[in-house]
Amino acid sequence: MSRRHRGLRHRLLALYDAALSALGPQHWWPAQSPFEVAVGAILTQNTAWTNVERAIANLKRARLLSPRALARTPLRTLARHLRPSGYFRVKARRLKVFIGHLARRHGGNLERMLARPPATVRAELLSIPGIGAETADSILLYAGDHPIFVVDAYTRRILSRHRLVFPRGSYDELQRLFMAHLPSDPALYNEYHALLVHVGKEFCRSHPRCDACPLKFDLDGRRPRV
DNA sequence: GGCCAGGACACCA
DNA sequence: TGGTGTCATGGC
Repeated sequence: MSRRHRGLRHRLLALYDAALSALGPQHWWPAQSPFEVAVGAILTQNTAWTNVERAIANLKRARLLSPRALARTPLRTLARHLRPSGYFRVKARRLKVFIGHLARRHGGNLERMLARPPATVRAELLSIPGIGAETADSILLYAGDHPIFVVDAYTRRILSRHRLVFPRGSYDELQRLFMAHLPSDPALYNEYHALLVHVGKEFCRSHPRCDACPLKFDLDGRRPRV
């Protein structure tokens, strides 16, 4: 293992430890089943989670939160329930495409779909229109418990401010940074991503509260560039 | 009233 | 490969 490799691992773990000790475990994903995770992953695309919660509550109230129920629900009806989550027409289509794929290829059983090597599942998820890298990886990690790191806008913002990646680093580059330097551990990836989202939401938004950010310094005493 | 949110995709150069 | 527009609601 090279000096550079050990250095990056140390800094990544230092950020993780700082966030965890300041914020505590995040208990992600906030859902009651793997299928609910997958639905939430699609609905939260570029959308505040509070809005997704309303849409999921609508689906539950209407007893639509299952592959079979969603399959027999007209697109317009589904879209109406999804309205609070924004992009509701797009997301209704994407959910329909997803459960259609699930029904045809896996008998409507998400667990069966996920119970294969993660690289296989990932390629299949990415082949479904409306499921990009972050959505696929969220499903793999939080619904399938696979050791796949989820990268999002907060991950890029925080990591580039800490000079661990270039601001324009690709999704795959950021993901490789974590997966090549950290143990292949679903529990660690789960908590790490959730903590980055918490830090991003609370300390990196339009009125940054960088002075209060638990990652203001990592364990090496390095300061982020804001 | 403007900006932003736990993206994906089509289109273009 | 990289930049831009589109999709839309709700909180601050």
